[in-house]
Amino acid sequence: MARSTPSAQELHRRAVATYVKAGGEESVQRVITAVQGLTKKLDQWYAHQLVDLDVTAGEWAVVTSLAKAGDALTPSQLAELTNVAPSSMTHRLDKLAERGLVERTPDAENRTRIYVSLTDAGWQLFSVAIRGSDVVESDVLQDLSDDERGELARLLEVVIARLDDIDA
Amino acid sequence: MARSTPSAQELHRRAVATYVKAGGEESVQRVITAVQGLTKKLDQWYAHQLVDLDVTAGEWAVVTSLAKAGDALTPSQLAELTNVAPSSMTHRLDKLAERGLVERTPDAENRTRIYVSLTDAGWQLFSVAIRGSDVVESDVLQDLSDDERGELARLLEVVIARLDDIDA
DNA sequence: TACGAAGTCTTCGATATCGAAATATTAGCA
DNA sequence: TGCTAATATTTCGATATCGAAGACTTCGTA
Repeated sequence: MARSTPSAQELHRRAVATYVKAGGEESVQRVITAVQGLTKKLDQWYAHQLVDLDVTAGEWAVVTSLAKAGDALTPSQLAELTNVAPSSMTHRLDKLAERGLVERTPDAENRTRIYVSLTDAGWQLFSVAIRGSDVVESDVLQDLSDDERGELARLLEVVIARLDDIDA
Repeated sequence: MARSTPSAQELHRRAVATYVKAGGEESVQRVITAVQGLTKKLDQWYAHQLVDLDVTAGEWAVVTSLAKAGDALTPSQLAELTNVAPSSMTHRLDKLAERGLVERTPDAENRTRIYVSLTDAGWQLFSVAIRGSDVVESDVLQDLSDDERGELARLLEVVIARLDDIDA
């Protein structure tokens, strides 16, 4: 029998304790650590789902970025959004274009620029995957009441709004 | 002049709208999308800091996992915690051991198992990096009152606790 | 207009990661 | 005990990613 990895809750407790001991502020670390732990778990579940769809996590990141943006994006923007080097995006887009999930269209106004957009097949893949992941995500929040979800969302969105000021 | 990537807040709004249109529940997507967006931004800042320390994001993930666990971990556990294939961990640990940041000690009880632990140099690197990142993290939460931070942490920890039940 | 700086994508060589197979040990059980 | 299945790590070949350099276009300005 494999020695099981500690539970997410136990990992969270230890992580906060470690950061506080290292000089971090507790209220900050409780939030940051929880956010990161949650994302990590979600990523693990998504990875599991994506195997079935024969899409890598990196390719999926491109598809979701395009879907969420609603607009066409340039390779550079996609690289930044998906935390990858611009040169890596070239190959990713080659593969995605080969499979007919995205499309490259040169910008008529600026010939150094290329716009990448989802094809119908790309949108279809997105829809299928979303329907799968929404099940998991709802399940994750099941222990929160409607009011609590709303409050959680509100607080997180305050933080999100702040990100732009820091970035500048 | 480069066409700037949309603000984090704008990206969040569009992402939620996209997911809701695709059939996701709004209260769920507001939370999940915000959590993921926040993590992504944090990762970008960390990456920037880690360049100065000459450590890759993957190597940093190993160091923090060991620090947060407080105990020695096996390569397999580290692979799972850092979302990487077990075979990749071998090379990462080689590099980290070469630099004297981690140490491999065979388990006397089970000779198929190896324990990886932080060296003093590894702990030192951890401390230095933490002091740097805590600044950014505190800044991110600056728009929340003490009460709000506590409430945010509490709600997130309810979600974290739930993760274990889903995993089982 | 002309020219240098900056922006954008791609190419290229080195390195990291992946999945499958190999190696070795341990656990379960007849 | 002996045999099979399960575990844990590493090796290996194929692929993905990175950072730097290349090719081309556009911008700013003299």
